[in-house]
Amino acid sequence: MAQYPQQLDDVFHALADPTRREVLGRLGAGPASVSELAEPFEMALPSFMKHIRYLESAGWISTRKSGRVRTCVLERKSFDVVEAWLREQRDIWERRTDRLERFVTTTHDKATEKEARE
Amino acid sequence: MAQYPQQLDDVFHALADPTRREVLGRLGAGPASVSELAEPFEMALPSFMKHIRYLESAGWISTRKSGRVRTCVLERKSFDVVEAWLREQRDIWERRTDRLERFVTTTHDKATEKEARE
DNA sequence: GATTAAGTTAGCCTTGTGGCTCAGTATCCG
DNA sequence: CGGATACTGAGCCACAAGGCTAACTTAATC
Repeated sequence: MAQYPQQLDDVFHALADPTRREVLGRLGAGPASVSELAEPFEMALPSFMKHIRYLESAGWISTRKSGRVRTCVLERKSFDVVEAWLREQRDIWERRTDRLERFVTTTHDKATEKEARE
Repeated sequence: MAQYPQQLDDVFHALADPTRREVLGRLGAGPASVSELAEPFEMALPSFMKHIRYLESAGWISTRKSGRVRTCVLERKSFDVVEAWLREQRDIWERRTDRLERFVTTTHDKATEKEARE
């Protein structure tokens, strides 16, 4: 565990903002230019661009400029990173549940553990 | 979409820090006291406690103090929140792939807006 | 070739985050 | 009772995040 370095920090931090999550939602439906993406938000463009750059540097999207238009595309990779982490956590959890099942008959006076079974 | 308010912000932001992710990993294996959790980290206790409180206020863990020991327990709820969001995004993505399949022959100059009506 | 459109750069400002120390408080142990 | 243990609270600090405006750079369009 914790073998992903900075990457996970960035991937998750990118999700910790409603603007960025909404952008990802829209990009899920297909590529779009920066101003198309920015349109639903009140925000000034430079502010919005920071979100776009953040998403790109976290690996959630890739962008390409042709002419004066920058087009953004969703990258599925990051979804996989998140899912991998989630599965990893769930595995730890399950493994523990198994252990507890085999543990039922044991006396265990220091408490804590028993209460967690609920 | 975007019907979860602040909650998602907090849930994801809580994950955007290696210390907190590692704490969650350890709690996956069962409840633990604050100092047990803090032990692997170099950090001073008050600093560490901020992470604990953050995790708690984001709903990732719950804590209970008995005597002078505060015991922390993982809450599965937040996993579900994350998974729900992930599935939602994946759905958008899939729906789009379907649409694209039915779309191959169409010309598509003014883009995005029209496509959203579909 | 002048205007408009789409970004981009630079710089500022406020708040939040993640760390610290130092000084409590409240058990628990002997 | 007295000391150790396990937090807790207050306050400080540096830096990152997320917003702004104003000015600039490139296309595209007329």
